[in-house]
Amino acid sequence: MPELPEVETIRRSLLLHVVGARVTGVTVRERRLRRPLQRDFAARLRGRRIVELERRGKYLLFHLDDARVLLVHLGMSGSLELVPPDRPSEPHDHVAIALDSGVVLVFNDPRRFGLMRIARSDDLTELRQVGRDTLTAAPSLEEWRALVRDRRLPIKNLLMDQRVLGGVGNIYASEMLFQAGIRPRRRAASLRAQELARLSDAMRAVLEEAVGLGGSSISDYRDANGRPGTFQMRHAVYDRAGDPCRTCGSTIKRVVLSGRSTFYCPRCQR
DNA sequence: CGCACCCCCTGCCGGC
DNA sequence: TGCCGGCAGGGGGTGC
Repeated sequence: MPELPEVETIRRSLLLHVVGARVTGVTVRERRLRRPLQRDFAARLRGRRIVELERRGKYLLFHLDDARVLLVHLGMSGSLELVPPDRPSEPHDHVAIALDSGVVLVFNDPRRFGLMRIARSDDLTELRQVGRDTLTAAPSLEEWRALVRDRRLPIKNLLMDQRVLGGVGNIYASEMLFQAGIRPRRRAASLRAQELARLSDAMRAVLEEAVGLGGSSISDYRDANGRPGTFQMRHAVYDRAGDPCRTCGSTIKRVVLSGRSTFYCPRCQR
């Protein structure tokens, strides 16, 4: 489900109730996530204070007061929600973390592709695979040239490679490439400096607008307070196959790249 | 080594 | 109406 704008929206909606709060109780209902939840997960969390909430790419890092981090990834269908202590649990509520701020933080994930893990802050192996954050540390034009050099893969695949850039997923890769006027299948190394500059601008513009609108609610994405995002209204190409391009009227096309649906306007993108 | 493919899992939707 | 195939915002492993 969530890409960078959705994860950032969730982070912001959590800050007020989570940072500075102490964990008073942990309920684990399902340990089988992307990797099995640690056996001592609840014990490591109970009694800890959350001192900071950070995002890197699509990962959320709940920094604890014992130099450890609760690392959370939402996968395709994961969500975090703040609920009252007396709310009954719902299907796929796998972990509930009660806080002394008076709310319960619930991790729900039907497909269980998500991840929760507690680790020392110097032992976040998952993050070693995550490149620079696309919103807060976007590459300069010069760095872009280095990133695409000798890379023959489609530019869309490069954008979605979390080792290169943290945070871009399937929706926003298509949207950014539309905004930049570049076809998703273009080989990365074939992009000219001017195109890289356009792409760099488009990435920032798309992500900032999406964060401003609270992300994209394609099916059931909500922030931690249950509010949907509205960026899906602005999608120029994603999930619009067969519809007219809002810029030129051409029919939006769908192709499959590395098994993922990819959308573009054959006239606006070259 | 770089890249494409398959798998993990559940839910939903359209077609028959 | 009900079943079935296909598809879904992610990432990791494998094999070419």
